[in-house]
Amino acid sequence: MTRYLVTSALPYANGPIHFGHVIGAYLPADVYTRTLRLMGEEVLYVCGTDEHGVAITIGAEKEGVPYAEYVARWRASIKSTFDAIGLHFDIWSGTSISPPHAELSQDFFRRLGQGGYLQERETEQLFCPKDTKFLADRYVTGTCPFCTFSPARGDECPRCGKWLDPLNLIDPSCKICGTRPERRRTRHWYLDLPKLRNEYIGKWFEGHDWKPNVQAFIGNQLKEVEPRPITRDMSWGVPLPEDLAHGEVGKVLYVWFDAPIGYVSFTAEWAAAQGRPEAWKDWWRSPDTRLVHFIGKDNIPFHCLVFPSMLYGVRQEYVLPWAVPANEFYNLQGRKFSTSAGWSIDLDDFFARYDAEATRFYLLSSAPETADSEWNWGDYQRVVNTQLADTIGNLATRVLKFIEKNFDGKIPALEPGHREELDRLLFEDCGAFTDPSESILAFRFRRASEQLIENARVANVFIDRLAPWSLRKTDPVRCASVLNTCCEWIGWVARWSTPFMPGKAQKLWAMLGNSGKVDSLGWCGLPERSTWRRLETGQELGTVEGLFAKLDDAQVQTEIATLNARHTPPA
RNA sequence: AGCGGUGUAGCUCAGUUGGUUAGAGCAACGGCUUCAUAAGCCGUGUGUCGUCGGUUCGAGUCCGACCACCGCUACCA
Repeated sequence: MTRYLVTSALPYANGPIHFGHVIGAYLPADVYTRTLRLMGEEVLYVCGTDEHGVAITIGAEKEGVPYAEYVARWRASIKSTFDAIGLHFDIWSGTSISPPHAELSQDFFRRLGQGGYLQERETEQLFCPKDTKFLADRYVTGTCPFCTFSPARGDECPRCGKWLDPLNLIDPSCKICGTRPERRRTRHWYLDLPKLRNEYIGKWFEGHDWKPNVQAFIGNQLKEVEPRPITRDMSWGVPLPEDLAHGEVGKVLYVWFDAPIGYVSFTAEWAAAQGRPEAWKDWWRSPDTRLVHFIGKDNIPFHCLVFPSMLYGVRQEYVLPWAVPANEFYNLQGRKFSTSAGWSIDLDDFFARYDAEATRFYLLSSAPETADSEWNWGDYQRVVNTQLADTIGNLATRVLKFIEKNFDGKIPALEPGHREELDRLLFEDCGAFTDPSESILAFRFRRASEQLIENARVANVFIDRLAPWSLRKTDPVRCASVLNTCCEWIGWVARWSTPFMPGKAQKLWAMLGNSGKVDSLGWCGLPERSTWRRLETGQELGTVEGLFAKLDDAQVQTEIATLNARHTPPA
């Protein structure tokens, strides 16, 4: 049986996440997995923080806290934001705490070596004697040897644009402490990507149908791929296996090497927690698994080239990605999100004041699926007010309040003689309705959110055609039949809403007087005329109230003003 | 500089493998309606599909050049 193993890019435990991350890699995966579960598919959704790497050590040292404590704080903070958004993972962990992670990463390294996919090379690198660490390109500044511009970055000169090797910088200095670094020899291990490409990965990639952005990106890289160093001189990370280190000490696996293995480790951690420690292999080493990586476009090379190469190279029959729905970037009102420049929205503050589920819907409806897109406060207001509050929320209140006033708050009866005619009207004359799950499974979340609204709109057209407020006086029996039909449709809207807005779906479901969980009913698909009516006539309605709060202009203006006031563009 | 992306109605965007009069939502305007969070329904768009050229019976949709904006460029994770 097909299984869906779904991952979202592991967020780096070095700062808060923003809406770009949310709609890029997490929310679509949440909607996707919810939909699959509703359809009865076997699904595992895996995530957690990526906690190694030099940026984290620098961040922690700046604050003077131990690395483990620093990443634990961000792990919790990011999870709490995810909770506020309503993201549901089967396992949430972190690469520095997941019990199987270090050993599994080392095992990957060892097996890649055994397969002949690693190369050892000795190189010279800049070393800061004061910080006692090798310096990454970005942590060295100096004078550009080509145009004498200073300060030039270690990787590129901002003035002449030439690529630089930090070893060639004139008067290099350590960006952390200002000390002049010295050259030291060091030995590193490289992943032989050209060999992996030639053996298998090149063909595998070309035989697969990818999103255009993935295709374009990797198509080129495949031709020019070079061996990639996968070890680093530092202390924070998964240590190099001792038996392979030839006495080299102070080396760890490169964060980009161990991070994607986190997907596997976390799955193993989940399996152990289920009391079936070997069960992770059913997911990772079964040909029935569909592995889906939700990522932003910046992650494409690693998920479509490097990690698949690793999975293949250990020769343990790991599955390779089945789909990589990589999103483009999400901006904020025309500019890139930038926490340091103050161009951002604090999500803890945001979710304390705004409806998380309405926000989920807006994010999905503006997702950067085919091109960069953006969070726009005015659009957010319009979507919440016109699509959610007016079209869906008001549909419920207009029908249910009418029933409260005129039918004693109980779902009115359907006169059997009306059934065929009303069904025909609703299904044929009130506009098209479609199954949003088809778009969701095709990773088209913008379209799916439109479909949900279109489906709700059908009932609004139906009500206008049948005008129950007139029938109430002229033909109360028919009026009851019409309202009964409306309630049924609202029930369907609730069920269609479930993956997008699980809480609202439940609330709407309960408003109809239903007990039980709407998401326990499975995916409803499209209604069929003979079987679509499900409600109990005479059932007492629940509490009827507005589903969505509207945003007013002043509020939106304030948000935009606050954003602009906080913005401090770098000098 | 290289690579990638984008450029379609006022705004945000869809436009599958090239094919009848280029679409949606929002906004705007007109009409209908009053059950509802002044909500709902119906109707209304003469858009150089960035520019120029090419392929084709036929191109927004393929090819080339150019222009504009954006992003990335690998030990930044």
